[in-house]
Amino acid sequence: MTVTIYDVAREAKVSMATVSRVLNGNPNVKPDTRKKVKDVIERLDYRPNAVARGLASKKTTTVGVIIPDISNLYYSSLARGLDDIAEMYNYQVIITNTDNDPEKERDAFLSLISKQVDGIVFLGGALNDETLDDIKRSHLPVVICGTSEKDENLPSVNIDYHKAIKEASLKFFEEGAAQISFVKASYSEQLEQHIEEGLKAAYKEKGKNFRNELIFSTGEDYQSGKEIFEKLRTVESDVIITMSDETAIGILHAYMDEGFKVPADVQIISCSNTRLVNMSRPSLSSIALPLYDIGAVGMRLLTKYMKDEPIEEANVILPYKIEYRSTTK
Amino acid sequence: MTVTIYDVAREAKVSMATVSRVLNGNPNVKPDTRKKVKDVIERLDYRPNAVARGLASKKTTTVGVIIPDISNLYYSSLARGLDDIAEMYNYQVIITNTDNDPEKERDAFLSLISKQVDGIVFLGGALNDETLDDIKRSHLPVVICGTSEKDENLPSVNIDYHKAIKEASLKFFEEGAAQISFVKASYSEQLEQHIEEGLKAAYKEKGKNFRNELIFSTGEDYQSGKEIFEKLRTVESDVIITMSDETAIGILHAYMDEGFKVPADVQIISCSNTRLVNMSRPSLSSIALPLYDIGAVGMRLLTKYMKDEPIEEANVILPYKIEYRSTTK
DNA sequence: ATGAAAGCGCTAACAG
DNA sequence: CTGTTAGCGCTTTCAT
Repeated sequence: MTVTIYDVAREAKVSMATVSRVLNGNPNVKPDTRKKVKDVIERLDYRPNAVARGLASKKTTTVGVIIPDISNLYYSSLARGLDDIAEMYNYQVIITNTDNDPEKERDAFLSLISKQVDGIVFLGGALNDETLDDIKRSHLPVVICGTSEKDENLPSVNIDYHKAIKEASLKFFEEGAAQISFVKASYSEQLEQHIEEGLKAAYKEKGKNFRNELIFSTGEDYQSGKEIFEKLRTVESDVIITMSDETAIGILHAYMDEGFKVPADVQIISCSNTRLVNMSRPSLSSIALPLYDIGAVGMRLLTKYMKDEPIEEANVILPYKIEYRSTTK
Repeated sequence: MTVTIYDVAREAKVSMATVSRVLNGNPNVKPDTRKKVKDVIERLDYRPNAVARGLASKKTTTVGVIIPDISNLYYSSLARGLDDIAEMYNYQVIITNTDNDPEKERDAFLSLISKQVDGIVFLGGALNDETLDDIKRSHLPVVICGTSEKDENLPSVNIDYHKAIKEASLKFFEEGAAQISFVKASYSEQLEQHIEEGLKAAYKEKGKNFRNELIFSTGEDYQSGKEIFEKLRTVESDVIITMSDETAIGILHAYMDEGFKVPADVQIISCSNTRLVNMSRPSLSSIALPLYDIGAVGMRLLTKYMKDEPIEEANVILPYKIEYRSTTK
């Protein structure tokens, strides 16, 4: 029924070992033989069974991706970069959504392990301790992108959040801002911590008084942005930094609906930079993460681990830009 | 090194067949034995190798998804619905982006075949003839979601585009619109054809004169929307129906930038309904596709094919709603 | 340069 | 209810 390597061997009058060799580009095959085999392969429309190959070789050319929510632009932008590089290196990608649920995250990881993936990348989400243990025990190449974890000893790709937020904040202060608020969005705790520290550093450098009440936590979607507004307005900051673009737009709309002028009365900037930034009016300023690149570089890094290539730097820091659009002065 | 079913069998003093039985929930195992085996499995932290299992059973519990671009909200919304149902039925999902490139589409399909996936779903994109041939020859369960193809004999999940567009158009005409334009966005040709027909039917029913110049083609992103504006304005339609939300927002901004009032001077409605609709100001009206559900129902349908369950209806039509928000009167 | 043969880790008859 | 025995389709020594 389905044609196997054995059929090809028989038709080409060689052994299956030889067929396997031409399949895998092994140079130890006489050109004549190679051609003969290739012809038969074409004629029979033979396609190697990747599962059998995986079992025999212990390599599946499949990688797992664990991500909070693929329908969120932030994550899907990361995923797209990753996928393109994966394709370039001939890897297939199994994607699993976790909604940042630790249990789903663990299940996803274990099921990827049992599928014998060659490597796994965590995109964006928080990593809980149990999973961290699983990772360690698995001895599998793992890269984390756009998120950070406690021990920081996993290969990773990020930007320097601390520096980025500090730089942006200093600029706002220098241009007259009296107070800056930060709205977290349940991304990685570790990562949001870095950002908070960056903000505090800016306060300190300017001799301004930082208060914990200036930090808010909400979801990473539009509605969460609208909802946090009532709390936000009480502190009367004149600059608001958010994690997520969607949240920022929710906040923006909430302010405008209440008669505030943006950016005259309040400035808003996100720490993301998805395609949404241009679709909002006024267009959204952001500390622009190279989302696509973070995913792409993460995947490239993973291929190096999977192929035992030398690693120059396990914790890659990518450059960021600060894009001042129309929600800032 | 890694623990196999054989190790478990030895430790539990049973045959590997018995271990396999408890693994697969085969009832023909004495409760005592079952417990004994389960204990050993736990103690050894044994995890079945899905690849070996796949080779032996010819089932991989993996499905392939072929999609134009996961970083586009329209598609990723479909994908999310699909993924949730896949998870529910214990299938893993391999996602491949094609950018609607026929060659990529074909490569993706063939590589999924070689991975021995149990089924494939096409999400949103166009299906070219070559792939259609491959599908036929593969004898693999395939369902297509949010797109349609020439012969219409593949299992599918859609809404009734023709009816939806006709209904919306009639309403616009009845409320005084003189002329309606439609902006395609390189989704499936077949599908856009249906929509065009629906629009023409409305023109006909109202005794209005339809011209081909009222139909436009552009990309499915924001920039494409902005770019098509110059052409659009020449025909002076008072209602514009677009395929994509992003395109609609691009068009909306272009009109507003030129001093038009929306919806007073021109009304805009998309045929999509991603999360973007609320993030635009004015908020975007749309013929609301149940994107998540289309993906979810598609995956459910696929599971039926994969498990040889009876199929009530191979071509599922889901209901739509027309959401009049602020870009329509 | 090529072939023979032993697995990879599991499922699935078939016996008993 | 349990064990034995073939494979599944390929890679990979090891000979030759």
